[in-house]
Amino acid sequence: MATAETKTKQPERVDATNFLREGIVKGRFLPNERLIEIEIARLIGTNRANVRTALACLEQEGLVVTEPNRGARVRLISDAEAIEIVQARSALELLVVRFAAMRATPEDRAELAALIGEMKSAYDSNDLMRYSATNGLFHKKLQKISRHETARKLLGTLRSQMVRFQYRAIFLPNRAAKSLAEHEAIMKAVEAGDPDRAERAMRRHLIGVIEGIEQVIASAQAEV
Amino acid sequence: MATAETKTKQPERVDATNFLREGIVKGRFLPNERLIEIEIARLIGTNRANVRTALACLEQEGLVVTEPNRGARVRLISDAEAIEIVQARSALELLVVRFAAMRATPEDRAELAALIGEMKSAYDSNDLMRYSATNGLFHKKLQKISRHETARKLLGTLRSQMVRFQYRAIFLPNRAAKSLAEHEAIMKAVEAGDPDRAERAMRRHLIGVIEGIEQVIASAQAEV
DNA sequence: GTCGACGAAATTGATAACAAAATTGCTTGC
DNA sequence: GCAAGCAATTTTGTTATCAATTTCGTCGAC
Repeated sequence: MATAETKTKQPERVDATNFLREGIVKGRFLPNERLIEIEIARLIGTNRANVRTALACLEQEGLVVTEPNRGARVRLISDAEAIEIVQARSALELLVVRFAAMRATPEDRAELAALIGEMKSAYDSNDLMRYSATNGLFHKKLQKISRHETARKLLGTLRSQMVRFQYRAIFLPNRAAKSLAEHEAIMKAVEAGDPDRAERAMRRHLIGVIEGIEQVIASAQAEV
Repeated sequence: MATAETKTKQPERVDATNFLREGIVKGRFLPNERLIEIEIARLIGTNRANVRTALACLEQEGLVVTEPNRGARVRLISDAEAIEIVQARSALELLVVRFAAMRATPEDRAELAALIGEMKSAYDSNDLMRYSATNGLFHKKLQKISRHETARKLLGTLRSQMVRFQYRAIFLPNRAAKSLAEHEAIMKAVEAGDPDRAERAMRRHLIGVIEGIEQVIASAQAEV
């Protein structure tokens, strides 16, 4: 009951926000695409007012930009900004992993280990998309284990801005193998309940992540 | 021109959000106070729709809570949550101070030194409210110097949630003196352009801040 | 006197209509 | 053929209205 909250039908406003956020994150709405209120309202089956507030919320989240009298567009995250986001994410992930190490229960540890197992299996069968997805779940799981709501919320909004870069790093040569080892080290440290070691392991992992993103950006620029 | 943006009259929606945010932060609206849409609309001189979207934005910022069919209230930040917020803030401040040390220009350094001077003068004349205000400016200045927009934005929303605790720690015995020394150390490290040293200095400072907040919370609980 | 049911008032949620601004396309003049 | 200006369309911004829900007060039963 602590977190459940007997499901009183959510207002459509919330639905509209989630619909749009998901649409942007999943790529249904492309960067710079105009988001016309009435179109989206019809798409969701709600009214303009709700779409309007949803767009205002998403603007604050950094997913859309609006100009007065000119409506909203999907915001394009620049390369420089992507780096900033990873840096901010890193700062918070370090915090989170410390708490995860301190607060993990036996069940938490088991679930974390299971996720590592799944990552390994995805890696072994060379299914890098599945690896990337499970990777995301691993980090999410860490956030949950940390029981640090504030950090979790901030990381959530940061992550949704990163989709454009998220999964591509994993295709870099050798990255997946390194990533797997890094995650294992994090898992071991959390299992040992050692915050300092967990932070060190996470720090090593994040260095790898940043390098990966930088390479993705560099190669994308080379393409053009 | 990079950041200026020829001031096209802001939509009332934005005004409403700022008005409410400021009202909550400055204490015009108290924790748990109901925020009735039409009242606020009349107060600002706008319509309900704008207030509605403003409230939705502020909910995402964590400043208000809304229940379906029951409107919005000013959110009361619990003690436990206050600690979380300081922790998250800390993680980001450490990031920021590193970048500040790396990116500070001579002018930046001068402005930082001037702020330290003002803090010292406020301390000497025992004007702790002014000290606290300048303290806030110092941290804001660091964020600006860091030129790390992402971290800056996140810190902005975290700070607005902390007002209830912000200034009270400074009245603890000895805290002001320690705080001043800590800030000077940070300033010196930034002036030296040494990110590691700056981070260490900031870390020491933040430990002091967290202890201060914890004491404020403890003594507030003792009061009741 | 207390508790619950009922009803009125207040407030939120949803929809429609209107006004203002921007965009588009067309016409006209050169 | 091209550009400037004008008109039509599209889209946003604002306001009004109505329905649904909650809240509050009153009345009555026990």
